[in-house]
Amino acid sequence: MTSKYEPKKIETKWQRYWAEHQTFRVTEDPSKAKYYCLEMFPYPSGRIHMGHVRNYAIGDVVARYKKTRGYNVLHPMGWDAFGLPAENAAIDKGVHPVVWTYDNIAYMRDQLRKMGLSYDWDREVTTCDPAYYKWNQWFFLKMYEKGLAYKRRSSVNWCNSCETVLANEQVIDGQCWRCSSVVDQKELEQWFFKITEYAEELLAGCDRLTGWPERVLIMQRNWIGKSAGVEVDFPLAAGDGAIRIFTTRPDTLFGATFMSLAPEHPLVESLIRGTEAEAAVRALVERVKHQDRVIRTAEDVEKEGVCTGRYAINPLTQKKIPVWVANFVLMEYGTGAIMAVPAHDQRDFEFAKKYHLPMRVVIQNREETLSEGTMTAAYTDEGPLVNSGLFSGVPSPEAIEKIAGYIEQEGLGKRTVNYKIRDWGVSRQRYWGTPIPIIYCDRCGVVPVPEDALPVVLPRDVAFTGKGGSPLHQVQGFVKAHCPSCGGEARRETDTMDTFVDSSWYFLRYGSPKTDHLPFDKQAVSYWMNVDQYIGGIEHAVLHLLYARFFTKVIRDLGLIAVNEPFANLLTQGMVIKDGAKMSKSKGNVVDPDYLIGTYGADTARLFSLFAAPPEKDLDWSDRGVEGAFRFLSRVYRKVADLAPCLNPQLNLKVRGIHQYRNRLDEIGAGLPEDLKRLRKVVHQTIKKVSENIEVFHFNTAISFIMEMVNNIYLVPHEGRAGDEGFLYVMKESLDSLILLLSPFAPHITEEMWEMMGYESSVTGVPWPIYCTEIAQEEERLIVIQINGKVRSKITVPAGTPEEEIRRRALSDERITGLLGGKPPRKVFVVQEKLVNIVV
RNA sequence: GCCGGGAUGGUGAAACAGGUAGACGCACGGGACUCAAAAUCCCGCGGGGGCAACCCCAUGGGGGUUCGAUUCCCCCUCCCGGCACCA
Repeated sequence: MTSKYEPKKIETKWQRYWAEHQTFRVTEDPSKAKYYCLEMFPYPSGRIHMGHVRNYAIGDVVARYKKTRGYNVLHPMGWDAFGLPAENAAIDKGVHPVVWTYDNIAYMRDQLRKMGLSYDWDREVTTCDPAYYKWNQWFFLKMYEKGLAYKRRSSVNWCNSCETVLANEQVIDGQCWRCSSVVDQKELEQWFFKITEYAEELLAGCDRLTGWPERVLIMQRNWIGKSAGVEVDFPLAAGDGAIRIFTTRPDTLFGATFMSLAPEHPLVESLIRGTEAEAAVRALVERVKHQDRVIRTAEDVEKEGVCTGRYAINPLTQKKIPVWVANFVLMEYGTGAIMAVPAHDQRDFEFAKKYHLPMRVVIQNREETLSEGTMTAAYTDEGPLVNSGLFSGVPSPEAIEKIAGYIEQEGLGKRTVNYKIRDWGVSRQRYWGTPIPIIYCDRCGVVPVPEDALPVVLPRDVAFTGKGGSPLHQVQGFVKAHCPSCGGEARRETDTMDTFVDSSWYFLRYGSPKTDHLPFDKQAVSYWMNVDQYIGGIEHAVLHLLYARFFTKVIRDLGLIAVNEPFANLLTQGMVIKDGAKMSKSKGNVVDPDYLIGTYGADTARLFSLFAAPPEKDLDWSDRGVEGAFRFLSRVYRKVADLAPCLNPQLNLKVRGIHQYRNRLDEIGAGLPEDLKRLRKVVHQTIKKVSENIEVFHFNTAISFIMEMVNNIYLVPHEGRAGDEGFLYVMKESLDSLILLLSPFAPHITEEMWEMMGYESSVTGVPWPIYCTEIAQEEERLIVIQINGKVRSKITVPAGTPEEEIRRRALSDERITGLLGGKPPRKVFVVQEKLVNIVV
């Protein structure tokens, strides 16, 4: 017997076949409906992990399935190739980032090939290639022209030992993730992208992204953090000027009994200069400024403040109120100054209690009367206004509107909207990233590199010491430049871009990866966009997915594309878990894809990761389960290997497809013996169920239905039936269908079996099987009979039996009449073709 | 603290426009094949009671709506994510 399933042999054979026949190559074809299936491209860290296997297995099922449904499918892959680990490898091991990265890519590309993924490798994109990052620079210049890229001083996390900036996520408990020294805050000139300009559109767009998981949209909405309120000026009691505050609660304005400024607020200095409070305020400001962000915003930080000794006038009460500086007020949000309403804001309440500041109730609790002396917490609910002049008695929700109107009418302030989202800081003091295309000239100032001088290429000859900041700084040949404007000596910007820039538009580049006069070809990309299905990890819910949306809108406004959103449908897959924890090297619970594929084959690896859990849920890895998947494929293979040799010559069906012999099968269908009729019905039902389940990404149940069908095929005896036409046709139809249904999940073994069935072309070109409604239809229905909601009997009736008849048969059922014992039913519920419930 | 998501057999999970709870797989048990083992094929498999036909209990816990609730509503417990002084 040669019916042993040998995945290694089969898989190499078909991977070679696909490569030689360019099976997955696609071109734009306006006569066909397109489908763009995209998985998040990986960072080339060295080897793929199980998360990748799962992600790409999911994407491949979608891509292959859509192809069998006649779509022109774009399914590309590439490399998110810039980033810190390459630079660390250079420092630690002395390997150049270019070498390290491209070696990793070569290895990982090979791993992906061995998974049998249906990528069009001709469209491969690598972000560290100058031909790619040239366009990062081009977009930067376009955004600079439009004022969307700008430079300002800002505070960053700085490690004195590594002499470099750290991202927020690289600061662990206030310490550098690499050398564990304490991280400082440092003011640096930084480049920013003005994502805030698109805040409103990004927010509004969330409502139209109906193909995205709700929780991702919620996270994005929260991140953007829109709130509507008013800005109000509180004039200083002495001297000129005013303090502008932002509040969402104008209804509590009458209760503002003091004010708090952020330590960084520009007015602080002038308010305290030469006063008694000067030293105390300055001490607080200095202390807070040197706390890093992580510590400062930690939950257990106590509220503290110092009084400036100065006063402002509450514009509604005309009362003098003291001005404080407080550590919990953030300069980045609103105006950096707040009015403090201790009676109705918990933070202000705590602050007022601590420093014995006055309180004033302006919203009354309908249930129990509030009074300043007895309150133990701020009252933040609704209620009628009190102590609020003209507005006393107005319910607070209404007062928000009324007082806001009054403020505007009296010229005391205006309605505004605030967002939590901040502009995107893109400067990185790193080598392995896209150089920012800017030149600094002593005479002309900041000068953009002219478009025709792009790309600004990253110099290769660089020393990686891990010391002295960005290695680019030391490269004279790079730093020294001529001013594009005056031709004089100038310096080149040595910061590089955040690598999230790279991934913000790569999906557009796939549409025409070799275009060199523009980032992409407009026509090709307008054919492919949007991405119909995007698949990746939830960890990018706000970062990458928000940046990509922002870039898409910017690129649209540059006139290069027409779409508003990059990804029509989003699937966020769950993590891969083993022994109750996420797979990680430190936990020692990783499963190596190389080992898995080497031992069981790619088809088994794919099948298991799709079968063990629905895609969006976490997947619990099980070695036993993997064996089960392998066993199933072997079982399928054995049956085909067993039957194919007798089917082909007997039926003379060499290259004729499923649709042709079905006609013959339909002719003899009525005369088939019971077991074959039954199998045929199961096959058609399975086609229906598998199709429906793939459409909604229920791959685990789709696979379970295929398994059930295989069990049914096994149950049909075949001894002595080799000459029976009906048997041969039914088996042929069953096996052909089985192979086609299984092909998106396990592409190699199905190619092999398709060939064994006598077909000469690849299974990838064969249309998805179609089921026949009449055959799939059950002609008998099982009716459950309940008494008082408990199952007491079951009967079968022909399909289409009228309700009355079902009721009659249920009530006259032997078991039921016995149990009823002559008692008349009080009520009888009949659910058509399903259930009868008798209430007594 | 706020916002999400979740809890179903020994185990991964099915089933939710309310209608037989546990499909399919894993583990386990039994049988067939074999000198034997592995592999394979077939059967069984939530818990409790009963010789049996059958009966009772069971979808994190407690209430409710309903002829009927894993599914809908209210309260509670635990777990996992995200945000976190945003005025």
